Amino acid sequence: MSVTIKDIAKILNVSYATVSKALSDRDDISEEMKAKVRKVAEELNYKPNYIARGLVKKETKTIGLIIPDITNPFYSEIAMAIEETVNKEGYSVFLCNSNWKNSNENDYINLLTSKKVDGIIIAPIGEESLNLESVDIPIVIVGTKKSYNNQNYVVIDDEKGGYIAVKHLIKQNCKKIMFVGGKQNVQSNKQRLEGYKRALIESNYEINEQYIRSGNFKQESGYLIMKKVFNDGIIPDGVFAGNDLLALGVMRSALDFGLKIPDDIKIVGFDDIPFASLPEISLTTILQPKYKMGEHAANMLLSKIKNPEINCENIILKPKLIKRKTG
Amino acid sequence: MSVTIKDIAKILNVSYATVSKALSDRDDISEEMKAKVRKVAEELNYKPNYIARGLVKKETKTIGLIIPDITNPFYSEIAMAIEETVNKEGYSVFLCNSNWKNSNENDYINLLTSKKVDGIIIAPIGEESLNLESVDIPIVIVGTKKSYNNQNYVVIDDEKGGYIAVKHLIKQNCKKIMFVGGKQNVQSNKQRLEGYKRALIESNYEINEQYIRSGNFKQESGYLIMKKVFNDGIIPDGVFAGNDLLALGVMRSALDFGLKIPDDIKIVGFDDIPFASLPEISLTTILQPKYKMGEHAANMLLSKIKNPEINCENIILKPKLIKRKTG
DNA sequence: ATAATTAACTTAAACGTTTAAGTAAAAGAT
DNA sequence: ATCTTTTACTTAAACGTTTAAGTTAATTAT
Repeated sequence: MSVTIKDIAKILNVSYATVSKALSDRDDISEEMKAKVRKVAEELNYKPNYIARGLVKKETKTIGLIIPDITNPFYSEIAMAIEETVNKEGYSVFLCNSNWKNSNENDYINLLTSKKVDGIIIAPIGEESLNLESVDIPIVIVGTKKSYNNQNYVVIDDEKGGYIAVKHLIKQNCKKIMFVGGKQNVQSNKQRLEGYKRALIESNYEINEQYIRSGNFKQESGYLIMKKVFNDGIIPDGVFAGNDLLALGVMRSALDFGLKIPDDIKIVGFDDIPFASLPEISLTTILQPKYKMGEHAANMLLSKIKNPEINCENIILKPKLIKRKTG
Repeated sequence: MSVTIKDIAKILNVSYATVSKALSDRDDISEEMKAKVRKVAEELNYKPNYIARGLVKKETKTIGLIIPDITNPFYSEIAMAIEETVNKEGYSVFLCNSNWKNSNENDYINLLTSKKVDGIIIAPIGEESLNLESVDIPIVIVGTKKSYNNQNYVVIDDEKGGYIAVKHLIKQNCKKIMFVGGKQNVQSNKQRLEGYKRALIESNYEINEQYIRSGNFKQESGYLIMKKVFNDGIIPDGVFAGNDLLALGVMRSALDFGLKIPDDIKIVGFDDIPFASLPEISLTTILQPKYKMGEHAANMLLSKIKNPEINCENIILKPKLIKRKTG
């Protein structure tokens, strides 16, 4: 079908070892021979078969990226950073959407090991049942510092982020502060909730379980949660949302209910996705350096691939409050 | 290193052909043998090597996806649709960001052919120099109907979308209607501009080259273009933006300049990305059925992979005006 | 002039599968 | 009782590379 090293060898009447070595510029091949080989390769439009190469070299120059949802700006920016970073070193990335389902995460891990990727970066949804024990390829976790089989991770300090957010609301004189989170079992979500609680306790606020709600990390979820809250007759004056998407939903719901932001209710999100900075939104939020996170994760993985023996330091990036108009 | 079919064969004292066939449930292997093989495979935690399989079967169950920017909600939703659709059939997808650079597109195409993908879906940035002639794997183009070597495509009718958008502005009584586009050489952008012109001509408006601007498809670009426009003393009462990101930039610039939307200036975008529907944004726009486009493209590619001989019909989806508050 | 070295190849095995073709024993047909 | 068919395997080649080890001829050293 497609042209191989053997075709080139046949034309030049040399062994295919010669062709292989000529193409990879080894120094036991004469310059004339290299020139001849390159010329024929060019003429035949030869493209090396990396599958065959992968089989003998036992590396595919490919990594897997497992994320919950590429449609979420937080993950798409991380994905972008990872792809750009590893591509510079000649690696490709398999995009895998777990769709917030742990079973998909495990399925993808099996698939990726069968496809012989050189490493995996995963942003776990956070369930216990993520199984990394039997995986013998380098792995980097991004977005949660929950320990999965002692793998290295790149995160921001979620607890501190939650703490900063809620401290800010308290300083703005909010009295009834809600937490509208994503999936309960997601580690980063738990950590943000911990920060929420610590801030409240530190300021002698009461922890009211009525004020702690969870859904998933989508806009619609924030909208529905708050709709229900308002219908239940609860009207908070401050909301710390588990991410910006949720915060947007919360905003929409609050506006629908007739509340003024930030006069009646202040809202702080988490992530700082691109749209948060739009003047029409102007969402006060906790910045995650998403691109940096992806870059760090990618570089960490590459280093693990190249030097499996040396072990890396985990990376914990600092969250930062971005004050805008919603709180 | 990792356990192979040979390890299983050695333990059971059978040939590795037997093991291979037992695992793929072929009918010339007895049920007892299959059971034994499966048991040992399980015990050893055997994972098939798809690289080796790929070499002999000449299929990798992998496709490549080349898009300009995964961070752009338009592309991330298409990517999501594609990944989900092909994953159901056991295919994985290589994510490739061309970053709006044609040279990257061509580099990725070479890389993907070397990685022996079974097919490629590409959302071309639209330059002539995209070279698909020598590629002998199935290809589907998404997002532009510009003909690249007669490959099949999935698009929406961009010209009609532009036409509808501008007709709408005219009906809203706009007199000075601008077009703020993305990269000039991008085919879909050109088409939208064509629609803009047709609508104007049809209504006896003059085509003013001063009113036609282009940048790239990012928010910042729309912002900067309009800033310059306002500084030049041009104050349009209607803007058709080449995509929603640009429209958002235009909005921001107009607000900065002190204009009221939609009273002083009406704005229509293109794409209908998720954020366009936020009440705070409420952008009037032309809907592209992004998920559907991705799904169609994926299914078309799968069908081409399975039946290379039968040729598909191109798919042209209809654009639709979504009227919101900006115009 | 001969031995040692170097340059430029070739040979052949390996990577982990799949599969067409072959084989021997058991089962069924006449 | 013999021939045919079926069952359940095994053999061996193939997929397209890479690479360690081997070979031969040319070059350099003594």
